[in-house]
Amino acid sequence: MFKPVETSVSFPQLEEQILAWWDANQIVAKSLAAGSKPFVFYEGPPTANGRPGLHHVISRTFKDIICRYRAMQGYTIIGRREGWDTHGLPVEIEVEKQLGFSGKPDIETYGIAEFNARCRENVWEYIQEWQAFTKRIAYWVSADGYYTYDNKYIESLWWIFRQFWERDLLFRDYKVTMHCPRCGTGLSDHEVSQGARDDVDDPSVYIKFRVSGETVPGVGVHGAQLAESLRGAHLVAWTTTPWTLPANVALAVKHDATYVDVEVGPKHPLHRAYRQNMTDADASVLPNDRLIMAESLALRVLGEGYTVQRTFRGNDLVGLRYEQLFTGVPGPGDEVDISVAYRVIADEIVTMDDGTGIVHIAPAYGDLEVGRKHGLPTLFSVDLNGKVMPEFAALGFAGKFFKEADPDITRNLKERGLLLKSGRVRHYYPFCWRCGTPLLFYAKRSWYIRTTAFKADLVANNQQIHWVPDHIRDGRFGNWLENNIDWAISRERYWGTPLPIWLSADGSHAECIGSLAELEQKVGRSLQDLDLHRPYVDALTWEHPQHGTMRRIPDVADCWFDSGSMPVAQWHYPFENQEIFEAAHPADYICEAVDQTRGWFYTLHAVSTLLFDRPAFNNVICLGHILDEHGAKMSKSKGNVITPQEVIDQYGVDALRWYLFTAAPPGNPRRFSGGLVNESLRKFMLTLWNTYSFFVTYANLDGWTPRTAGEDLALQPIDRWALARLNALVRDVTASLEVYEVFPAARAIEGFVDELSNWYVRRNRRRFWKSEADADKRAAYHTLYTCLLTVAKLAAPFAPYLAEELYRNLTGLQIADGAGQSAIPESVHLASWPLVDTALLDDQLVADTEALLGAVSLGRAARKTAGLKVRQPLSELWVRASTPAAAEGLRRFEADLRDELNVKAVRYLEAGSDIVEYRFKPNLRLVGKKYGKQVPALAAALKALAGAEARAVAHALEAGQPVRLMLDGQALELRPDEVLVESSAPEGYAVADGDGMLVALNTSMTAELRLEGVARDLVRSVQDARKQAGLAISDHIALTLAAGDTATAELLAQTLAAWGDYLRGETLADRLMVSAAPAGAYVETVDLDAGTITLGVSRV
RNA sequence: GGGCGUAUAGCUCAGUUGGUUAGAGCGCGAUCCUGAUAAGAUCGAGGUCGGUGGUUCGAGUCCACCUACGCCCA
Repeated sequence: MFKPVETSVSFPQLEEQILAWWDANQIVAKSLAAGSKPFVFYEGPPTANGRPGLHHVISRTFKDIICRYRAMQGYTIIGRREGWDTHGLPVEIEVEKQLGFSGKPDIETYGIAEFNARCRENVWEYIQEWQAFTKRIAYWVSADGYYTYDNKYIESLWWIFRQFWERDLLFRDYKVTMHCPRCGTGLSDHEVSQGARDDVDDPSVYIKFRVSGETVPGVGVHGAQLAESLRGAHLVAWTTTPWTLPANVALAVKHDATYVDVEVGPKHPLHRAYRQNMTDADASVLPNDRLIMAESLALRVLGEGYTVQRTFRGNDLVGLRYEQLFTGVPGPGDEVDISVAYRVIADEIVTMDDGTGIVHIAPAYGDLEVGRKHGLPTLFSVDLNGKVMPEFAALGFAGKFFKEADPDITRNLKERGLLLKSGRVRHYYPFCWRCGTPLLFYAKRSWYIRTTAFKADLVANNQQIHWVPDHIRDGRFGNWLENNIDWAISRERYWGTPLPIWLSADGSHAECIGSLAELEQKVGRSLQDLDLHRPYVDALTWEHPQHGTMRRIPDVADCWFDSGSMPVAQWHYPFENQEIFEAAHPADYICEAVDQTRGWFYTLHAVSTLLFDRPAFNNVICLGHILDEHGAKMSKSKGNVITPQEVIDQYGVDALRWYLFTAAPPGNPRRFSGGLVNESLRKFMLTLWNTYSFFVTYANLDGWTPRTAGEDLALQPIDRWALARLNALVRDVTASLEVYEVFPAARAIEGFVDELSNWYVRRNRRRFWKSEADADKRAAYHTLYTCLLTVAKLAAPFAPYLAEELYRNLTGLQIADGAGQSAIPESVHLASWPLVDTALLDDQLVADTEALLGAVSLGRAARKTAGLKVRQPLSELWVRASTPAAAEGLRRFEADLRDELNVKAVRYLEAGSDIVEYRFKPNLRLVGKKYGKQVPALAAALKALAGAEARAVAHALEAGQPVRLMLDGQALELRPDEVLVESSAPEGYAVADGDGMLVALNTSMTAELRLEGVARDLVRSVQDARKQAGLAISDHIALTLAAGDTATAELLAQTLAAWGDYLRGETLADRLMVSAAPAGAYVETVDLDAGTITLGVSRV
């Protein structure tokens, strides 16, 4: 016997029980150990210093489902293990908050050793919660995980750095960072956004750069002539940061914008005369000023009163030289080529939104990328403390804080006649979130990985990756690779992988250490007890014979490098596990959210391409983000965060998982609410559960046992349909999962379960009820059992708990049998993925049933319009199917159609019958391409067919013959499949149509039909009364009936005469009398269409 | 500012290479069916398929521009 199944079920409770059973029987360990062929998975490591959220449920269930699917197919999943991202700024910030720190100086004072120790602890703050969560959502991974702070992990990273070093892929260059001059530290983007304000009052100055009349080499004759003609004119640029002007090295224009050379006369308020307080008389003899700026901005800058001398495009100005305003200072140790500076360049950064269309470029303070692109030198004027450098002492503003130097610089330019105009502006500017000091954009020395040298390989390897959704490959990810910039790898922080680079005191010699052994050799002692973190590695130095003391550079690695290197470092390759590393690269599958395109997806791809010239992963599901039910981001500050726990407690993990798989394609952003999970639960899980419960209830009553080997089955067409549909489902679900399309797979299962419950079970209830245990009944049981067990296996990767419960109970009989049944695994997750039984596939049968379901649906609609309930039998139903094939299908299931719609006969509308009119339409999908512009005329010609001619055409089409039409004097021949036939409703019938099908019910009523209708009404009422009286299904009864009036009494008498036996049989009424109810009977008075009748029911 | 994505019924979402009357579920209302079901069926609210233009015999679908939102980058 099966374990009895209640229809009411608490899934959260059920799941806890199964979880306990998994634990007790080590099912997870058995599953992880099983399999014979490798499938490689990479776990993208989360940082466990916060609570797991819903987005973690999504990524983990999508990781889990593919791993489970592959495991059921007999694969061993390599890399199905926890992984933890332990380094990085988020951890440091968290600890700084706990300690009440306000920046790097506090950390230094506190001590790096102690600080890092706290970071190490902080990572594990929520680890228990994470592990409990992982277990509860049934994300099956080995707890034998990898940790990025592990010495072995770091050693592998060092090995990678060393590989890059040897290939000259590591280099030092400037990088612009947001720098707080008071705290003396760089700030992360996150910190910058915390302190930025958009209403900052700053100077707004328009500066004149005098054209020298020369050009840089390589500019053509035309350019040289232009330069000569512009000699003495001024290029006008706009800035809100005058302090950056001494670091200016170029002016940028927009290549395709129009620029003008304008003149303003001495009376113009912006003429230099008015800037220098000259008298009118003196001024009036001065020549006009010539100014260059974008045409579209000239009026806004100058106001009225200027004359345009000539216009040219931005490109024409490129290469023009101008006179420098100040002399910038090269960075320490830098050799700069000043001859390439002070010229006009064209760059995309220039916009026509504000300013003059000419942008002042100071690479050191923000325009580094532009500078690099155009080969410009980087010059400084302000140091890291925010003070103007001593080199500017002669100008009087050396040592001033950079913001306070603004007025001095502006005044200096004004005195030199180089200030066009000045004012104030309110705009966006970042401040230090801790101390409120204005931040500097500052080019600092950083270490880079030369990824740009591999751009072509990065792009080519990306083409090998199967992305879901596919637009990511050439869209977001592809574009990112196309615009690749070198990877700035160093961070001036504490809790991270120390960069293994040691530099001599004079800066002229550097070494990269690739292993612990090598470091031991350098320092001449064992380092087995060394923690490979700051400050311990910083203390290790050695003497170089030529270059003196070698010290480690203070930087740590970008923590994205840690996680991007996990394919190598998780195995401590190449120091250990060479074999497993080789087998586990590249990954067959990874999955994370879309924000990882520039994060983990990229760093994995970059490290793998640079090291091995192959992708790191072959398939990737890229998830969209989860939003609240109003489409807003979930965030603590908005208070709209839904925790996984509350959802799981209420609905269970499977319902949540099922929702996530079926709600939307995984790449789409999704709105979330508990109600949606409840919908999944009711729609899918309860439907499946109730079907399962139905099966178990009746199988137990009958003492049914599964089919024995060799037993012949008396399968009915509907059984064959269910099995065909089931095998098509196996085929489709497998095909979808093979290409990592989880959403259609889950939807397909849902669709099948719906039809299994609402068609197969509903249609076959009587076969399960009937008392004789014959072959027909066994066929029904076999069919339903097979469907349920197979669905349990198909659903196992999606809803692991529910599937387990079904599987365990449904296979319990065989497992309990013991001997000879050991082939049946104890858990669905150790079972094999179902294979398609092609012998059972029958697409025609499935299509026929679809046609039948369509006809039933239309029939109900027709009844509805006529106001005739299904319980009332009708004489006939006319059907016109969309195609002759569909008509054939309907004929096969005519009995079901009659029964479902309660009609005595089904007739088919054919061309020969003249009770309807025919209409024709072109089958556009076929005809459109063929006839193009003639389509409207063609449609009109078909529409014009009527009467006998139309009937003849319909007849021809039915016989498979082509239709000939005259169109604009041309003869056309349309094949039967190129014409769609519709028929009008026959007169006097209740009609419904759709999808090319038409049904018409004959609504005329006969006395006989009426009596049968009354009989069925009575049966229904008595059954209801039995239920109300609390009788068991098998109880026999004595039934009394009493009519409320004479007309009803007459009708009742006639009904009983014709249908008495039917009534007795259906209701198990051993005695049936027309009389008042005896004492003690359950009595109910019902209003039927026939009239009022009082029922008396009592058990016998 | 740039890239990518999303926008379809009150809500959550489907919509295959452009094709005939744009679908499903939920919610609401009505009717019906039911001795597995917490279920199911039918109908209803008449969807400006975000907007504007274009290509086409034909556009929710392709193209351009715009708007809103999300992510990433600057």
